[in-house]
Amino acid sequence: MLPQRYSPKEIEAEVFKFWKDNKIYEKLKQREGKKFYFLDGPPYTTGRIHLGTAWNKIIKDTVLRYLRMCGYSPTDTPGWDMHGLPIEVKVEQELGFRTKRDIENFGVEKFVKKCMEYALRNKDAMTEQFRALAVWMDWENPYMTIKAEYMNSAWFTIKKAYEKGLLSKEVMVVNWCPRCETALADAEVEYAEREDPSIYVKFRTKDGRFILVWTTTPWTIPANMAVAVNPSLEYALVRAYRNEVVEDVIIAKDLVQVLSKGYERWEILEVFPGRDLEGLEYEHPLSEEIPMQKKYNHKVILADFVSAENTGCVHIAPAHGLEDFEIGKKYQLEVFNPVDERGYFNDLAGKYAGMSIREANDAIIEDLYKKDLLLAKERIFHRYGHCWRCKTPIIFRATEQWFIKISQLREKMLEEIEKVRWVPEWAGSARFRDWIMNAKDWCISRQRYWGIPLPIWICECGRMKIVGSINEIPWQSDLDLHRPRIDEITFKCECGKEMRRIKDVFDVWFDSGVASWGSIGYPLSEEKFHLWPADFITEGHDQTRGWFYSQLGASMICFERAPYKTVLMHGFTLDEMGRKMSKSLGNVVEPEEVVEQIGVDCFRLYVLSSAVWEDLKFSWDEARNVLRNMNILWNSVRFAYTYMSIDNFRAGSKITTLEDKWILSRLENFNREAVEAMERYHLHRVVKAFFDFIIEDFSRWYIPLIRSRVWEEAESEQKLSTYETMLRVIDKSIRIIAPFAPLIAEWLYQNFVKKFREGKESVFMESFPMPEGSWIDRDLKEKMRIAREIVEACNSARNKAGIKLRWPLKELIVETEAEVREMKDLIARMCNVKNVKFEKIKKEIVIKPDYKKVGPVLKGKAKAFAEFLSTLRELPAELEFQGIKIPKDWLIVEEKIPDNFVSEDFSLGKVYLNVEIDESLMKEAFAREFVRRIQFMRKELDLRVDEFIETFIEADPKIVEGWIDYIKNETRSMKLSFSKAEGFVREWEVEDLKVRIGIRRWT
RNA sequence: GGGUCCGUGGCUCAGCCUGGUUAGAGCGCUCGCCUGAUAAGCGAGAGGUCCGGGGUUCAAACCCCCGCGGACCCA
Repeated sequence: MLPQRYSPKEIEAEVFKFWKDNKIYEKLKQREGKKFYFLDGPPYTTGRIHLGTAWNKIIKDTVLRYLRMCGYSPTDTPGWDMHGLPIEVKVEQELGFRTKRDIENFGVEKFVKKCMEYALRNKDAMTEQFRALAVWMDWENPYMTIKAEYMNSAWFTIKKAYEKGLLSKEVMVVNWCPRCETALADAEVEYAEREDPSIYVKFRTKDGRFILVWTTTPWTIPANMAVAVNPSLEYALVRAYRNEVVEDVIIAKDLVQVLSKGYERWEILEVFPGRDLEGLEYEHPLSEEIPMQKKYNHKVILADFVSAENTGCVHIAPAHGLEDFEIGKKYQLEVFNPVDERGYFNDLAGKYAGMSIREANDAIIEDLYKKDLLLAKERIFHRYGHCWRCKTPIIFRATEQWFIKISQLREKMLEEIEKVRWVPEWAGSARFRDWIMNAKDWCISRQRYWGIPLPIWICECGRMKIVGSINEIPWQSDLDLHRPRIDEITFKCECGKEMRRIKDVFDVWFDSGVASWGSIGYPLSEEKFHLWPADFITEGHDQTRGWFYSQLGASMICFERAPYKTVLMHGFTLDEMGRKMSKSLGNVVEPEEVVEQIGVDCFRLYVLSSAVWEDLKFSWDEARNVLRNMNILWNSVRFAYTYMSIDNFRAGSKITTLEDKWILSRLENFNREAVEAMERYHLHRVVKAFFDFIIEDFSRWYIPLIRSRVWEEAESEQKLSTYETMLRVIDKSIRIIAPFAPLIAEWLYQNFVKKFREGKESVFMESFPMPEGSWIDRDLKEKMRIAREIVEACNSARNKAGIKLRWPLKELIVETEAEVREMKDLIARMCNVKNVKFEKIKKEIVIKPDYKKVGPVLKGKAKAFAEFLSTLRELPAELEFQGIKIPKDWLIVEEKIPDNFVSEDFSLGKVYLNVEIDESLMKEAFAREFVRRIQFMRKELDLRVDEFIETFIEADPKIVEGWIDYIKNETRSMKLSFSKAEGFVREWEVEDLKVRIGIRRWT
């Protein structure tokens, strides 16, 4: 017997054990199959998985299981992304470090070792979490970015870049984290709302006027080298008054209103295009505080990027802004950089030397104010970039870094992504395309410790060696290839001196970028390279600028083609309100919590039930609802199991009845939908179709239809047909849903399917069902749909009349054009009526005058007219009354259905239910009422379904005259006496009749 | 300022790609029903300008355009 309730925990534990004891995964892995290169996007080893990572792996596992059932042997190597700042920052925190100097003092070797241990520990913890979600991947043999063979792939790639002239060292303005003291890639910058000063500063021109600039970063003013204006924008020279002071100010003409921030009134003296200002010289506003600035000549320059915002005059500091840097190059401005790697002013900064940029902000504003160069000082809320790990506001800083010249690859990249299949389509054609169009050169160097070392050795003489393989280095452990040991390796230069490695490590995004060959060990081993490129990858939409991109870039360098063929982009997990889950909001839902409540399968089905590419707003109600639905599946299987096992059914019977053919037609239809959806990776459609089929078609309709049949004692052809049908339905359904809900599928396969037919060792050794179109019968489907509507209409009519379904009725008349005579018996059975007729009911017509219209014309004759109408039995084509032609709209025609009938509409007609209950129907009704109550009592006594009893009813046997055998039969009563109740006794109220019923086990 | 996606009862979501019955589920409320698969389930009531506007079409939640609101990304 199947357990009474679906309790995921027990079932799942049982299946996990079964898989383990019987090494099912290992056995599957040994099967030969069609090749398929699935590539796991390596999660970062943070130590704990969250809903998003769980969702991600569940999608992957579902696809992998599906592929295996379709005869593939997909690669299923999980990956781990283990280098980089996030871990460094965590380890720093554990050790209580604040700066890089702390790390140097502690010892880089010890620090790196700590990082490695931390990453490995986290990897193990996360592996267990993924395993618990029934994710079947090769957990024993993952690929790890810290492994020598993997790092080798990165070196190989950088060497390729070098050979193709795509690697360069350049002074460039980069995103810089002053806490981590390193450059950051664009992808590592996180934008968040932040409050900053917003100041308007007057720069005094050498001819005694002022040019007005605006900035939110006062600390960049010490590095100011120029002011940019737009050549084609109109500017105005304005005479402005304030207190006793009169000043001439230059500002964009349309923005003069800004002057109200510091002047009482003003008048425009002159209007001219921006280009007229080119070369206008001005004094650096802090030249007294910063002596170095006196050496430079400050001028107005022209730049198209200047827009009519704020003042229309932009302060340019080539060391602190990308656009500033670019325009600075054009005008050959000095890159004056007084800010060090920690975000402190150095000696170049004169008065501000030694201050942090944040401190300097205030000091600079103060100084500008004192010098009467500050027009206005406000605060502004705006989005500003932050370090993705430590959340420190980033700064822009000119430094020397290593770059991959992505801009040279852009066109080819755009071509390549056209060849990739994107799900959804817009993920590639719009979103990713857009990102690539704006792609800048990729800064790959980081001034940190825990990462793949850049394999670049340089000699004083300027010669450079790029090492493309770790085999060029003597090494024994993975640690040897990390800092600081790798830094000890030197090469002899042609010039006779030593070549030393530059201290930088790779941007961690470069690590995962090489995954499509790194994970298969290429080029150290070529054995698996024939698989490349990856057939399928799937990640969240944040990876558009992350892994989708880093992989494409790295692959273009090495192979000049996209490293993946199909990309499925999924969404983010949010809370029910659509907000990000975060510790500070306290809205984080842990995967374990969900599993604890609803089990692994339901969790999987829940996350797979909405469109993958959309964000998933996690809802407990929705998640629990999946459990409810699965319970319906469980109950349905339990129903089938109960009778099929009592009758020792074995597969192989003929399908004979209409109902069976119908549900099998629906089954094939569901199967077809599932296959079509899987081909497009529309996983949610499979889940929807599954529940729709199981709940709507199988549980709610099919089972009630055939319920009475399984209760028959004899081995009827019909009963066997039903068993065969139910086996087929459940067998196929669970194979279809197995990739999604693997645990219950396996359990039902072992405990249901294999009881009735021969099977494989595991459901995952079966093949994914293919639809058999020959079963699909559209005509039958349509007829059944109408029949169901008729039954529902009839039940609705019963509801109106207040008659329970248990009470049999005489007849149901169906008025419809639809041809559903075939369904007559089925409808009669489901409606509990003795007869179903398809005909037009004889309705009486009552014709009344519409007094509103008739009255004013006929006046006094209206009453006689009404009487005349009441004699009519049908509506004549033309009507005359006392010589007056009566238009049709003067009449109200009402249909009167015969007494005893209740009607109800359905889409293709009407049903009329005869609700008259005569004495013989009454007897049957009472018999059924008794049966129902005896059954209830049997259940209370916990009797086996097939156990016999003896029954006592304290009532006059006449009320169930003719139905005694029926009662005995239905309740398995060997003896039925209408006498004092004995055994287990209960008092019941049947309609108005109080009756005591007793039952006892027959021995 | 630009790009992408989203907007469907009070809430969570299907449906949109491929236009075609009366726009569906679930949660919650009220009333009823059914039950030897039922700690379950079913039905009815109530609740919808399918974000707004325009267009294409015999026909638009669905396709196109313009707005509005939200999210993400970029500047």
